[in-house]
Amino acid sequence: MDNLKLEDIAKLAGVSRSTVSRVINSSPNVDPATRKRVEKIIDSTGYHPNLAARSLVSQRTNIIGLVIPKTTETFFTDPYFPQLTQGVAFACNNNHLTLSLFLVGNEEDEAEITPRITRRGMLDGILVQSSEKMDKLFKKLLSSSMPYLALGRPQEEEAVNYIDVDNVRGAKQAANHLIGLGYQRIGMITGAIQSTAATDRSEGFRQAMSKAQRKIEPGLVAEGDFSEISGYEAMKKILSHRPDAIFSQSDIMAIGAMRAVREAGLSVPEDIAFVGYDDLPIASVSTTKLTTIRQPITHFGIKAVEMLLDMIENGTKVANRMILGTELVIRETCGAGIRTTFSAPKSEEIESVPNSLDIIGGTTDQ
Amino acid sequence: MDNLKLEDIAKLAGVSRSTVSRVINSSPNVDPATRKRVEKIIDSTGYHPNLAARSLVSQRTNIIGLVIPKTTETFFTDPYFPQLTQGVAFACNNNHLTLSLFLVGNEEDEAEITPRITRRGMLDGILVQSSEKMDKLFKKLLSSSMPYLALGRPQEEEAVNYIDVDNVRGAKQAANHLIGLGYQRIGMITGAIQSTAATDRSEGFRQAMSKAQRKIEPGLVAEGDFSEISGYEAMKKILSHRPDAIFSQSDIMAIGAMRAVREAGLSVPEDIAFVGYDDLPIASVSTTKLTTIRQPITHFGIKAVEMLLDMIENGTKVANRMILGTELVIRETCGAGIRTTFSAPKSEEIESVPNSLDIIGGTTDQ
DNA sequence: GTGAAAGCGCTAACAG
DNA sequence: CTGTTAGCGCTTTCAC
Repeated sequence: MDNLKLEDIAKLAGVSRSTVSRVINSSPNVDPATRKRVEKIIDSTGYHPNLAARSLVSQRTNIIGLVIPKTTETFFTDPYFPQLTQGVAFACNNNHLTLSLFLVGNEEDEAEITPRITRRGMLDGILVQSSEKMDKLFKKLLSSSMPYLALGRPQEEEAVNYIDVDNVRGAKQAANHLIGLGYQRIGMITGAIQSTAATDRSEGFRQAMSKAQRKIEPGLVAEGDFSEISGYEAMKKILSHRPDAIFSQSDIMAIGAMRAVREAGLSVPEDIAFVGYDDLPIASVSTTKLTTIRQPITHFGIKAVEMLLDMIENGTKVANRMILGTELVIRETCGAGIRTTFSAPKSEEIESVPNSLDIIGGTTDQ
Repeated sequence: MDNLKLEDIAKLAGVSRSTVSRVINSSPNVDPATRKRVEKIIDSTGYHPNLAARSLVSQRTNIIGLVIPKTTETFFTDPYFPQLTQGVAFACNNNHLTLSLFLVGNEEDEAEITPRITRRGMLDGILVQSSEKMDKLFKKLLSSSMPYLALGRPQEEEAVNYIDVDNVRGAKQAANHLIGLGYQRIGMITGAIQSTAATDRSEGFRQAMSKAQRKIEPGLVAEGDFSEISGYEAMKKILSHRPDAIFSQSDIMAIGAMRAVREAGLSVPEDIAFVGYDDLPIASVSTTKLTTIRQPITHFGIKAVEMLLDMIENGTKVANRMILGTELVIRETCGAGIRTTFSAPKSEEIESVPNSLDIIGGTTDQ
């Protein structure tokens, strides 16, 4: 018994369709007695309005899309995206929204998916993970009336609303921590340089080093792509230049890099110290606990949904951006506990901005 | 310019709505010349049919739901679900389907989501990850006309279509491998015993041991919940009973368990050998490469979508089940390379059934 | 406070 | 091969 329509309920309750509709949409202009009677029938029949019909007239589906370019196989290799997805899904649940997930792996996927996404009558708005691969989609979106929000600063900023984490500042926190601990040969493993996250983190690292009057030795910097294996390989290149500390732009790469260090017969943090980036769950349970920059990933997803919802409901047209803060989480790999030159904070101690600080319209300097 | 309707295109092309509709739905009964003309206008205007309207009349949305109970925070801690999600998403792309993701974390989520899911006009069908937590949803689904498929054998099998991996057999492969290598004190770390995957794997382990005339010492078996930390803790309990080999029901737990082993000053596989389960990407890059049972997770997602699609399109009513095979992947942690009692296969060698073997209607015995 | 009527944008008989 | 017509199931003026 589940193909009831509004009309059936109306008949059963002895009222008109309109009244039932009013009850369902909790319009105030309904006699309490009538309302009760109708509600009882709705309950007992298990009636639910047909969403397609409702969407057609209301021009709202209450579905939002999340588009993630899963270049190579990184969607499940790097826990970042699952965590982001979870944050977004959580926020959707809390806002009576349904989440549609679009994993686009290649050009064909993008071509297949783009029209489905921008088509009306399907999505109320879209969250798109920034990526150099999503150019076409962004362009298409820009010329459509579909509300959308970029996750992470996009390559081309103009007229695109976005939400991001303060990557420059996060990298500064990492570098400053290592500098403060007295390390002399600090290296860096970067993410894929096409990504703005990687360029911003590199920029922050450079700024911190230069402010501390430190030169960056080219041999101490190597490029990865955020994956474990790329961290491993990058570290192998750097190793011969004798670093005493490494800032890795992702935890996963740090894990790969530490694997290379151990294979070379060296140890962490005694021979080489590490600071990662992300604070993924794995960071706190790995053999040597990772000092890292915590990103509020889940919170990021929640804020993103709220921001998009605001755009959908209020038709916001101005270019908005929201930048979330980061925290330094001190554990073991940075060697803070064993460096005498440093007044070591306790393990698991957290430095810096509160977890949920939102900086709208710009970043603050550390 | 993107709120065009069918009628606008019709006017522009000098034909009726129906003709435009026929062109869009590639009906054969259209004059080639007319078709070309209409297509050109559609292209140049960038028109796309409104999906809500189409769904309302066709009773199809081309959206399927994927429901995952993300008890605790396991969605992003255990890479299993991301990988499954990716497989499902991939299959959706290939079938012109949109995927809606429902992460249900608690009772409120379930209450919130259930009516949205079973409502008509939203989803064509549903994939539900089996879990003891999903009882209510399954019940609701059973009494609705919504096509759905359980991912993994559900607690209550009656009248529920499901797809699963051959857990009993996979566990047998693991146990037999350890037995064949000559280990004498073989232990097991189980997943959460409420899950059918865990009970099936335990069953397979027991069968293999008993067939080999081996007793299972109670102290050598401990319960985990598929998480890293639970593997770590389970191993600590088992350690005092001096096992020489462990079958861990998930790779992630094996990683936690090996951490406990190393902390105790022992080494893998010299002191304690390991066989995991899942063959997650992390298994092949961890410090000591994990021998494990490979599940065709991505393939599983693809098959699930195909099966659901079949149910949707052909209204299949009979109880169908599909059971996918597993493979033993031999790497380093089982000690095959260092045991002289065993004619060791080469590293990375794979034993057993082909990757994509589908067994419909039952399982074969090893 | 309630009902009648119009219409959201599309598909699908049914004529012609 | 093409146009006309009748809905799909709901929300929403507009009267009463």
